[in-house]
Amino acid sequence: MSTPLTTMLENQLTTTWGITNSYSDAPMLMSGYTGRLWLYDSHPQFWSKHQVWEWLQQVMDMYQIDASTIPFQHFDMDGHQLCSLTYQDFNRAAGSMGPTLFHSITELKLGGPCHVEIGQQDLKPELDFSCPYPNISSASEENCDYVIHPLPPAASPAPSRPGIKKSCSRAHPKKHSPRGTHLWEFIRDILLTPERNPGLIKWEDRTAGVFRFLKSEAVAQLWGRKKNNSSMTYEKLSRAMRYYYKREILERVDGRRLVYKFGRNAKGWKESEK
DNA sequence: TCGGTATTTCCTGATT
DNA sequence: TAATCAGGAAATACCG
Repeated sequence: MSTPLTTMLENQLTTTWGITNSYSDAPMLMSGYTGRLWLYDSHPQFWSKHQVWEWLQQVMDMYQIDASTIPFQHFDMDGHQLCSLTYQDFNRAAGSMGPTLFHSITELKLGGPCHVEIGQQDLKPELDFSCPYPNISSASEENCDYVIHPLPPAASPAPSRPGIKKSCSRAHPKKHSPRGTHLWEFIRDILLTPERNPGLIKWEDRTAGVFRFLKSEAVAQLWGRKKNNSSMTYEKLSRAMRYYYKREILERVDGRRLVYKFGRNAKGWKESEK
């Protein structure tokens, strides 16, 4: 029997976002959490506001950027408006992250819909970044100083770079992100960034650091997406969370399901630390 | 290459 | 009965 997880997750997300946000593109959104990234099922031109924000979130994830770096309110627009922004507009809206965002959206605009399944083996050659925007008038030659430097492999949040070799016996793609993207930090960042937290986790006691998973499987899938591990489940995630008890990054909260508390070794969650 | 670290995976059993 | 919790054990992947 397969995919109960998928069904569960879709139900969770549908429930949350259906109620709170009423996204008309929810079905497409759903598919992204079940093996590929939903954003790339459609051209950026057709993205909703929420999809624009999801794209921003993914770029931040890729670059390990603090969420506060990009003012989300400057991107309160749909895909059509986003695609009409110039390089200068991106610089004005996102400051130092402007070029990165511009590069990402331009690549997506040029690439169009992308349906790369995780684990897919037929690879396209890496993009030649030496001339990345052949059709974009706003990225004319005089503006090209910002595009000649190749971005790292995961520069644009392209879905699951399929070039990953599978050498491990469990047939999973590369799993570990570079140090600095620890699970507890991922959880903390969701809690601290309401734009990224559509009802997934909520504070139970903000000052004490107590929080509760509202959509446990959805959080696990987001964590799995971050780690390129489509088989992540809440059961596995919670095992990793329990290892934090010994290290005092988390403290036990007895008798309450899905409830955790930040411990003395967890940093950056307190309002006074922000 | 190796050891340490941080998960990830699988498992059994208990609890809600 | 299913979901969750608890924790042991081993595997995996990254980093210095």
